[in-house]
Amino acid sequence: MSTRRSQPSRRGRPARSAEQAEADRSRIIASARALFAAEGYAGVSVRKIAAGAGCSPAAVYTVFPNKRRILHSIWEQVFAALMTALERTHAQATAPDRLEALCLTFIDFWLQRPDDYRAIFLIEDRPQGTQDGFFVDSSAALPRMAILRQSIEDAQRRGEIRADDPDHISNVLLCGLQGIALNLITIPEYPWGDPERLKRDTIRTLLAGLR
Amino acid sequence: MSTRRSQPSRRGRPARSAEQAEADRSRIIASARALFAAEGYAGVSVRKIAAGAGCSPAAVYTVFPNKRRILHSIWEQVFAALMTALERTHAQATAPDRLEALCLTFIDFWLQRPDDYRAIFLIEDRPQGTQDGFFVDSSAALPRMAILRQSIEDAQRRGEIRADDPDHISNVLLCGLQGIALNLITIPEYPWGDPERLKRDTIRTLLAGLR
DNA sequence: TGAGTTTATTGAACGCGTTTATTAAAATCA
DNA sequence: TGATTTTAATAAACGCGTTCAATAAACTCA
Repeated sequence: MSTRRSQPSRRGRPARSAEQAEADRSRIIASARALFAAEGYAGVSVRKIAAGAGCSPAAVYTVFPNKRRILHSIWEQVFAALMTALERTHAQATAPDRLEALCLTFIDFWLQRPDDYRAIFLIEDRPQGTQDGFFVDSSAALPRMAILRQSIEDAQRRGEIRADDPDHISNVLLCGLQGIALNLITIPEYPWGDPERLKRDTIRTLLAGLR
Repeated sequence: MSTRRSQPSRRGRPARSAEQAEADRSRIIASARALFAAEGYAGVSVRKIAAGAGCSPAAVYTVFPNKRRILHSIWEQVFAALMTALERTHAQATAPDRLEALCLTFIDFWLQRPDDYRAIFLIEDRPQGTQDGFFVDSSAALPRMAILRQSIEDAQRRGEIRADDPDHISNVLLCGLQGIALNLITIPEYPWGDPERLKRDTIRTLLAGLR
């Protein structure tokens, strides 16, 4: 059941097996997840994660290239939770208000998880190359916003919004939604007024503009 | 010309005069500004700033509570540059397209300064209290978006957008604009399509929705 | 078996932001 | 003057993320 080729016959010490590597990886993630839940993202050091996983700090860096990548693998779960929230709204809301309800769910999801929002979107580190992007290795991320897309196509069939490329409409909408979340979470001192009103009006403005 | 009270007559060593403190402050800011311009925000350490200002790292912390606050005092200049850019657009653009032109200027300003955008908006640190907000001690920040407000009122008089509270309209617009900048700068891997199209369409969607 | 080769593992180090205990300086008072 | 008091100034330390040289381990070949 080894992943190595039939007759390796290579000279030196064999590389870690895929199973071994996977076991190390999941022990580190398990340690990190428990610590993040208990002490928040910023309060957790790689040394603590390593101690929790029963290995040296340097060993962590044989599995992940940096601390942020450990977070990446946990973010996938957050995105999965977002999908679940959107699915529930999609199932509960009725036809003409469904798209607006999905937008509200999207924003509220992040407003209720400002820590996650900051940890996911608010990163000063520049991505050092294409290989370190958000979604390159993340299967549960924004790209698969199937429900949003589906509701957009629904609304288009009903003539509620214009018959443009649904992906593009989705992008325009995501920009507006992200803007609300970003502003309310990162600039709470600014006089945004009632958050509920800002949310509602921005969403309605976006949807009205998409007619 | 001392700032101390008439007959101090206090016992121990006198506190630093206001002039002294101001001189220290501006030497540190000058050092930081030169280093940031040369090596970027992340590449500059407090130790380097202190060396450039001719003082010890600990001395920096007698003037600023942390590294970020040094950045804050430099951000004011960035916001001033944004105001200048908006003013130029306001002067050059003609009436019906003026608001759209201002929105484009706003977004392009940040897209052309992703480092500044990240340094200003993308911060993982939670504000520890109301005293450490973005705008509490910043006089040149978003609140004084007088030009945007003025163009909104203009557009309202022309009947181009609805007669709602201009401040609220401004906030809705800022959310949309921030969303575009955030998405394009921090999630470049996502298939946003042509940035120019996303910019133009999101702005037009927002403005159309505000009619 | 032991020599040779390749990979795994990590102790020790680096520079970082920040804190603090200690020392130096500058004033008054007797 | 020196003792006392108050503040300034910083050397040294802490824990951090990360790197790397050195060592240990695991294999093949003669």
